[in-house]
Amino acid sequence: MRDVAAEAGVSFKTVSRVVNGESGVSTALVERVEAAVTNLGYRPDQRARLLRRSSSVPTTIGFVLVDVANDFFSSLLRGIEEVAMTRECLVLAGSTDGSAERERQLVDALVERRVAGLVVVPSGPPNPTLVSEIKRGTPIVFVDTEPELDDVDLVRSDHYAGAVDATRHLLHHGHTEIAYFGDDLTFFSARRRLDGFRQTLAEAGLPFTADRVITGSHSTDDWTEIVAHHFTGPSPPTAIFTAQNYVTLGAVRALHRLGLRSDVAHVGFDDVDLGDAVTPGVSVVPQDPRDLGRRAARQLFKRLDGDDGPGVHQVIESTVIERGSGEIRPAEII
Amino acid sequence: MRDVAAEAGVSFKTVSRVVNGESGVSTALVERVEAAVTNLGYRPDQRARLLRRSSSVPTTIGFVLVDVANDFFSSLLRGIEEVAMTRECLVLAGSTDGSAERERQLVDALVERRVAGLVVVPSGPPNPTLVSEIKRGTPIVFVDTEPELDDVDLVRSDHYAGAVDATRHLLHHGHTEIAYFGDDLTFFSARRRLDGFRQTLAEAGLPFTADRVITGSHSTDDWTEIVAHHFTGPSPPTAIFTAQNYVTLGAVRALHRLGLRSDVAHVGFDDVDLGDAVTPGVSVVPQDPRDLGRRAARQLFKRLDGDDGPGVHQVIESTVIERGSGEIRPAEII
DNA sequence: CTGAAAGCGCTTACAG
DNA sequence: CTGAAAGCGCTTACAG
Repeated sequence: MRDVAAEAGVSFKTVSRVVNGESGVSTALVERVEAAVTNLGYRPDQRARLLRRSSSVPTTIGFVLVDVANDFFSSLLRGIEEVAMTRECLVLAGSTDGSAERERQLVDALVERRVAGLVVVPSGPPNPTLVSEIKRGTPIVFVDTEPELDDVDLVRSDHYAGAVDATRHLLHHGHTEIAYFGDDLTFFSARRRLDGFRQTLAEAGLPFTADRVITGSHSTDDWTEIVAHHFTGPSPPTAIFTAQNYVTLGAVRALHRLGLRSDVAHVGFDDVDLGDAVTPGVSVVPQDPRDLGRRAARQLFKRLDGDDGPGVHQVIESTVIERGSGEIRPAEII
Repeated sequence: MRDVAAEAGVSFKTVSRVVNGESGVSTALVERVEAAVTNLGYRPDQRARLLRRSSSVPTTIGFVLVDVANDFFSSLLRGIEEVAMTRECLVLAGSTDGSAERERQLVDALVERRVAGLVVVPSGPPNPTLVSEIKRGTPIVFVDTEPELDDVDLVRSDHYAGAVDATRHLLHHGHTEIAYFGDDLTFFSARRRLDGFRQTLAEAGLPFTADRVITGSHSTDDWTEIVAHHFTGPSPPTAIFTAQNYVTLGAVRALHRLGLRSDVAHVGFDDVDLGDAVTPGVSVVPQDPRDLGRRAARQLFKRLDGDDGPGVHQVIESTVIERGSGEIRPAEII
């Protein structure tokens, strides 16, 4: 800014005015300053600017997610970005891999950069820095969880209802031997999906067998092996519910390799690419992560715009899309 | 910081020392300050800190990409993040959707936030702000392009060689009627892939027919329709080369709906989820975007660590993975 | 071992 | 219409 002022032969205050498009500068000076700006490739330092500024227009929001390489989260991010872009705001995102320690570091790093607000997909119980930031008044929107905190903003799919629908779907098609493969139970969403599965079995008067439930945080490749292993053991199930996208991908692969895709009923939570191009198609309870992201960001900006009403909970329902795999009957394999 | 100093009954300089873990503070004071810090939930303002600091350890790097919802870019981002994390550095990323205007805005926004360095997947010719930033000494690593600039760092797949391999693969299986579906030619990668296709046809003495080449920036859904439309027209090709992941997904869907997957040879550029679980499997020239991201980030940090050697070009080779779809012969359909 | 001063690059009042 | 002063939250020299 100093250099620009020197180049244009004005005080640096005048440069500030021009850069901020303030009125009350003679057009002659404006031109000279603008010429100097382009000449020197000057870009105002937003950090310094925000340091003094009181009426802080948000310039950066933070997003704490589990794994940006996972389609679900990258679409969520895109939805947030889409809304943030209309406000000329950038999104500073980071993956936790479900580690509470990493989540803590990430939230700290984001707070230290004074992001205007946060969207958080927690990996476990509420993190201390997050709680103290809420108290301090930083707007935070939670996604895909039900934090043990009062009066917070929240956007999530109805994991429980979706899992109930998926399980009923399999029951209605005559299955009683249903295995559950799902994400690590440190995640709220994973717990709720398993709850839905368990409750639905109970209502149907079916036993809940521990060795028919496999959970953990794994890659698609790992899930491929886990599912394949399950089906090469004794008394394999006639149906499976895969409660997350990586699990679904792994299961489809495993069953495909074993030549069992037409013999085992299968419903997944989350849609997957080419889910409608395999044979049979993969029946799923889809989510619309991009929409979830948009909703979360819109709610966050409402808060940044001054809305201080009570916490808003947005819970999105979803039901099974029939594509073939979920409609296979056990009769067909006996 | 003021409040912490008051709470601990010391000068704010002492707080600064404790927060930065500097030696030469009595343990009594350290304890008092640390207590005040946790009490008040104090987090130092990194922006203010960096303003004065000279020996700037990088805390944030920027990443300009095309679309974070696309698997290729989100994996790239994850690779960058993975390396950045080891340096306690955050990644500020944004999608351009291939718009030069949006790219300009994004680069400006990143520069204004004084990111330590940039990884950029350009959507077209070099952008002015980027060029002036390079001159100013900001380290920049380009991905997936060949910028018209001297002495830059670059990481990319060998788009040309990959496309040649894919096209030869189809030629070797007896095809002469090959259609090309690919991304918009504003992208360097798209142009190189088309070049590879065209050259290989020419070497084989085959004509290059304009209506057998369809390019553009589209969603998977759009590509599904475009490819389906192509195959319902007169004299459809016996083979297709889909030069990007969304195109490949759309083509697999379209052919699946038309019941033509076993009748049309198909090779794609980029791997896709479930590409090995459809029937036949999708033959592809894969890329490893996460690895590209890691390489780009490593090179960027080398520069940030002071390496000022000449620009490094890393070009990664890849060849066809045979899964079935690429090995279909035209004889089989006549 | 601790603190008062000056400065990072800007903006916000306040003068001329 | 333009500028000199004070301050944002911190760090970097320099004193005590």
